[in-house]
This record gives sequence, C-alpha cells and structure tokens, in this order.
Amino acid sequence: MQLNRIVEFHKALGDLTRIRIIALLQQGPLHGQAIAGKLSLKPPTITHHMTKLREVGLIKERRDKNTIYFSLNQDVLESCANAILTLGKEAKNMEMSVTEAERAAILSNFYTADGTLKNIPAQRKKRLVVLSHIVKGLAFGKVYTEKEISEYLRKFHPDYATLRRELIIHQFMYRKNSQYEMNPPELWSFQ
Amino acid sequence: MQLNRIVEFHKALGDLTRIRIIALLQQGPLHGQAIAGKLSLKPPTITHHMTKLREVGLIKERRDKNTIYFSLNQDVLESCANAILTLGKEAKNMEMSVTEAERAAILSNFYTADGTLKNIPAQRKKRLVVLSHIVKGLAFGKVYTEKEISEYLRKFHPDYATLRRELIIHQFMYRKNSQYEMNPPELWSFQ
DNA sequence: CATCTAATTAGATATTAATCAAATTGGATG
DNA sequence: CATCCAATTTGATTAATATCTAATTAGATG
Repeated sequence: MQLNRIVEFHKALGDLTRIRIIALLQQGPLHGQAIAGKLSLKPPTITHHMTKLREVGLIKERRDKNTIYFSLNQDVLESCANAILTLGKEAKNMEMSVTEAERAAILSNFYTADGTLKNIPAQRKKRLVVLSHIVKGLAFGKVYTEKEISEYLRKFHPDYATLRRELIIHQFMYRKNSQYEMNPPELWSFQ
Repeated sequence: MQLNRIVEFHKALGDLTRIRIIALLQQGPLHGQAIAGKLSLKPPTITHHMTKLREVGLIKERRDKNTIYFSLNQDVLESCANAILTLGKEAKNMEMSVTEAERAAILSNFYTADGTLKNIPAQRKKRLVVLSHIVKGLAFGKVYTEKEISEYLRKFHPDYATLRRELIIHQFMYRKNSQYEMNPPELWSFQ
C-alpha cells in the first residue's frame, strides 16, 4: 500500500469526533442529523468529518428521500488498519532479489510432480517465491469472487485460507467487498 | 481500549515523517542521527517525532554510550492497530446473557411511565439490565463533568450517587479527575 | 410553483502541530 | 577538569484543521 494512503488513513482516525462516528457506525447505518444529535455537534461539523472519512474510502452511503444513511466500509477499515504492520517489510524485500536459478530451485523443492505444494514455506524468502508463482496462475485484470479464489488455491494446498491471507498481506492480491483482484507486479513485496 | 488512547495512536501515525520512521524501524533499530540522515531532517525534528511515538508506547530504546538506539514495540503496534476493528462489535453480545423478552420485562417492571425508576433493583442481574439501559442514554466518547452526570442520573432516581457508583463499579463508565466517560460495551460487566 | 428538510458550502476564528536554528543537557572519554 | 557528541529543550514561524453561524443547494412533497 502506498505510504501516503496510510498516512491519510491514520490522519482520518486521529480525531476524537471521527473515532466516535466510527464507533456509532459500527452499530449500524445512521443519517447525518442523527450523528449530529448523538454527538452534540452541528450538521456542518458532521459533513466536515464525513468528508474526511469518505476521502479515505471508509464510508458507504445510501439515499432515502432527503436522508442519506452513512455506513462503514469494513473492508477498507481492515486492510488499512493492517497496512501499518507490514510496512518496512516491503522495503526489506527490495534487497532480496532472487536469481532465476535460486527461484527454480525453491519451486522444484516445494512443488510435487502433480503441481500441489508439499507445504507452505516457513522461510519468508521461499514463501514469497512460491506465492508469486501461485498468483501468476491468475488472470491480471480479472475480478474473482472469494469462492473462485478459494477453489483455485485449494488446488495447491488444503490450507487455502492461509494462502489467501498471505497473498493479501504481501500485496499480491487486493481485496474489496469480498472480491479479489491480482495486483500489478510492481506492488508485490518481491522481485 | 480507551477511546482517547485509540485517537492518540492514530494521531501519532497520521504524519508522513512518523510513518517513514516506523517503516525504517521495522527493519531494525536505529539511532537518532541515523534516522535524521535517512530522512534528510534535523535532529530536533526527529526528537519531536520520537516523543510523539513514545507517548503512545510505540518505541523501545537501548542506550549504548551516548547513542540511543530506537526500536519498534510491535506488540503495541498490533494491538492498537486492531483496536479500531472491535470498537462497537461486541455491543450486541452484551445482551446475550439475557433474552430480549427478559430484558423488556425487567425494564417495564422498574421504570414508571415518565421514565424514572421506581427503585434501584437489588438483584444483580436486574440491576445490570437497568444500569446498561441508563448508560445507553449517554453519548459514547463524550467526556462529562461530574455535575452533568449527576444531573443526568437524577432524572432516573433521587439517589444519583448510588447510581453513579454502580455505573463505575460495573465498568459502564470510567472516571478520572472528576471527569466521566462511557466505557465501550465490551467492558460492561454484564453477567 | 412554493415549501419543507437534510446536507452542503462559505467564511471566520481558535487551536494544534511540523519544522528549524540556537542554546542546553548529560553521559563518556582523555 | 575539559571536551566531545548525541539528544533534547526553547522559541519562532508557518501550515493545517476543528468548529461554528449564515447562506445555499437539492431532492421530495403538497
């Protein structure tokens, strides 16, 4: 994830009023005046804060007559909250380029003859080599459902949930609203 | 986790320079001048930012002669990053120990038509039901003075001091320096 | 068309905060 | 003791931002 996106996300949450709004919206959708009432603030102030939250993708809205119901985009909240945990690790990978020979050796080591994985490599470098190979089997630009992704991954290893999580964490794939998309290689934490 | 702690955490990360510092420290410990050099900033600026990061518990330090090596407290980073995800989520679990019917029965039993309490329930379970209902009339995240709290509680029962004490004891509210704040529902001692 | 209501924009004010130069602190060392 | 060096504090400047009132927009309804 881009550095500035992370900053803007945390800046959006670095305000008591906006945290209170998040807490409210986690209980369910609310319209502007209701939020203003519960927080003892004026509507323009709520608009101001909703704008900030919307700018970082945290807000979904649904209109009903004159009233706009705001709700939380939990996917964005989760992915942005976790982004900070894997920050410096991407930079470290830059130093860790792998030769083609090394790469081939790692792959032949972890793949069986029928194309499944013996196990998921514990060592970070090897895991990234294997993950990048797996993600190359997907079509770039295509949007996959969660079910499609799981089925694809299960062909490699029964623990497809771990594979899926690792693919997200290391920026090989991008998830939004339970839909999955391959990231462009320049975002991969690797190569 | 206390609401203000979450705000301070995100405020600490809502700055590009501090995010860059985090990214650096995730690769290993560094001393101040090294950070200043890598970011092309002056030492006082680094001190300023390290102070902010330290205030939210993100920094560990080790001294070697005149040089202080800063490193990241990953545990704090993870727990604070995840705190935002579970803010209001357990709000509904609270009622799990009591059925809605039971709850409604207790409330209608102790409330008069004009919204005041006939008396403060002696039985623990009933008292908790009533207290949780009272605290829901407060704004989550707002800081109240003792006077405001007392006035609010007096609308329910003349013995507002008992109500106030009970709200603290059972973790519905948090008090510090005569200032009161509603606790997040996951802290409520409901059954 | 006239009116209502919720949301937004505009503009003003007060507060917070990021950065640096200059001065200071405080341990380490000769 | 004198000196060095990294870190910190102080004080100033500049930029951002949280909140409000008043005015405006825009959809819905009679």
